[in-house]
Amino acid sequence: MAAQRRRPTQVDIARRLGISQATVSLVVSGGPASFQVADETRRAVLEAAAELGYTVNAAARSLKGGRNRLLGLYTFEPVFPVDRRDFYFPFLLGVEEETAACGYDLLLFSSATARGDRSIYASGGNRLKVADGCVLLGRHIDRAELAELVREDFPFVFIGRREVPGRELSYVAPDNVGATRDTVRSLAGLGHRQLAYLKMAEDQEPTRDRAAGFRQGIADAGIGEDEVLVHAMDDPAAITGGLLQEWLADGITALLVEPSEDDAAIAAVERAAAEAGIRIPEDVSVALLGDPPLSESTRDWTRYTPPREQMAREAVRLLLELLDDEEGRPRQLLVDCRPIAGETVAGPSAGRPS
Amino acid sequence: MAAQRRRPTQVDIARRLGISQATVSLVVSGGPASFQVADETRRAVLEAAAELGYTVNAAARSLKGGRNRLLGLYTFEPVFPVDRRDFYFPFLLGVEEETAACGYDLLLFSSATARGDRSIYASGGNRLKVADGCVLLGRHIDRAELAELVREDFPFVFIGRREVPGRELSYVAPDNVGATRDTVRSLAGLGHRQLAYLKMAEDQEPTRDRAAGFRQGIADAGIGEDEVLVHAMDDPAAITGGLLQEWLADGITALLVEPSEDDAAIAAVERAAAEAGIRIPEDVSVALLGDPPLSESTRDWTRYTPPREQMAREAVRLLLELLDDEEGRPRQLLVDCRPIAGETVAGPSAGRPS
DNA sequence: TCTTGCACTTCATACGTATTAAGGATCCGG
DNA sequence: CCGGATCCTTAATACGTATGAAGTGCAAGA
Repeated sequence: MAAQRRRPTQVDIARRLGISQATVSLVVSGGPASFQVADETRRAVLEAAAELGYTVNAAARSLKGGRNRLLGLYTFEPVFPVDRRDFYFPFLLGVEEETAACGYDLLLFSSATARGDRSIYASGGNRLKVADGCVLLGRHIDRAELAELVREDFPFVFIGRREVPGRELSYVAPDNVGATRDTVRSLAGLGHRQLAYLKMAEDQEPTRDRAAGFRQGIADAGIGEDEVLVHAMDDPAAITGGLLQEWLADGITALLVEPSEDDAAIAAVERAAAEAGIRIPEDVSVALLGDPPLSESTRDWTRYTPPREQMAREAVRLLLELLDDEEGRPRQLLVDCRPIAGETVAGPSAGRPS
Repeated sequence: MAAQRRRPTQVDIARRLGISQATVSLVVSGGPASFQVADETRRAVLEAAAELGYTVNAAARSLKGGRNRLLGLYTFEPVFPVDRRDFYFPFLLGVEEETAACGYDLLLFSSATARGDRSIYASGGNRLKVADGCVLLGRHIDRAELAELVREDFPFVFIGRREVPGRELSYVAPDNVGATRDTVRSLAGLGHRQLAYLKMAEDQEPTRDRAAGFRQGIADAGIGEDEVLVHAMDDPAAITGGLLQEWLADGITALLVEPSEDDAAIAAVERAAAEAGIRIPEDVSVALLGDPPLSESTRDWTRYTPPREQMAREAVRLLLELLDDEEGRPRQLLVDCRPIAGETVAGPSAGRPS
């Protein structure tokens, strides 16, 4: 059998049956209009379609204005490297499953190119537009590209809260404000009053949200702004044993650490503590403001965890809503995080027999 | 600013500048033809394009040109469940990276649907055809669907050797024949002559290849067919301590175990050995014919491992070759596996002080 | 017989792009 | 003033599909 290079089209089916392309379209498009075609005709069309191996040309369909039944997933940073794997995996899983459950296929936009030219607007145009809409993911987003996406009015939902000046975006995000506030409250409930808060230096939305939660938390607990210490970590190596000792000498009894996708910050704290002979939680309590991969640490950190898989599913659902909404009004969803009581938090005087 | 519902097209740019759509196309398509346009005109077009936020319509472009710059990845079984994750991950990674490196995007066909209706031909047609070509993956393939794919002349490359009667397929596969043969040889080199070979009951190509390698291996070593025992595992639970004891009593000194994507078979052997107080490798040597996830076992098994990530990259490369080949001649590539000398193989008399 | 309605099918067109052959300038040599 | 060459631009068309409008044939009702 010689290879038939060209794929069969509706016209091929129509010609073979001596009917019109329009009728074929009515049948194979399946919709409600399909029932206005005579049973016999419909059967013949379907049979011929199967025989010729016909499949709808997605490009043509979406050109016409219809949908592609393709959803995109774009991440602003590589998802696959091993140290990030456990962090991103639940998102991937959730998006994949929900997309499938809704009858869509998933377009995974190339992430880690060898040349590092990671961009939505790589080859002249917006690659994402092949899909009907897109789920976006990642911490180190390109603001210019995001703004451009918004300007183009392309439907997308971000996982994680993101802002663009003068425009509301759609997102599904963990309630970092509330979770951080609750963490502070719970530390305060144990008697901690002098806190050190290690925040990330980069001023992203999640960082701002945690900062807001922190302020709420200390306000609720009646702790003054002057009793706490806020330290921006630009370089994890700057967290030294000496620094920790200084803090403890100043009366600090608990640390709040904002993690990233890798566990650099946590590793730094752990190392610094070991270096200075400081015990966790006996000498100082440590709570993480999130749930990083923790591949290097075997410790059971006190932390809070967002329901990642569920967030991903919600993102897909929101995106589909968005697509069906003629006006494309943005959707926003905050989800609660689950606190995990680990072994790194204790009362403030645990290590100091009084 | 009100949301502009319709995206700007080449026609919009042309109208604004009072030129024709064709000229705009020449400019924005960028290619060599772009230079036949007067500099001034080109600048004006690019400027207007930027101003209007024009982006090329991927659907229209691919409708015209035939190619989508999309490659598909379809797996015949769910990739994401945790116990399979480590097994499939290198494949995913390799396909993803190579696809990106070649300037394509990756279409990840939905795997685990809630309703379990996992099929290429789910909604009337071949879903894969949205992509220019497809990488296929998975052990439990649907033969009928595969045959149909072949009949439709859809370009694909399988990871793993697959056969369809009367037709050559394209694949990248580990050299299971050679690797199994070498495993047998190396056992024979240690003095093992009476071997038990636990093969999978399902008669898939990889199983047949290992069986062929096994026969080659014992022939090379001058071991008779009657000195070996071939056991088809239909149910891992059937591997009991008693069975192992029987085999040892018969003089068997080494086991070859064919693994699957999960580690059921290996777990079964380990359990049975423990049950009967049989030590590995003192009482019996065990070599695996492959490299399963081994999530439950901490033992360092003697085995061989295919270069999974590399295989995936090769598969993508072969697929692109296939697409560029007008005649679509099948490509086949066998890759060597790397033997891993673990701690589960020793000489035949290790446990019997003579 | 002439409507009227119904069931089914087709016509015609639009979607946005790439491309080819042809069109219109302008200029030069003869 | 013509042939021809060069340079730039455009008209026309095809890609495969979806869809509203229009058409066909037929049976039933007036």
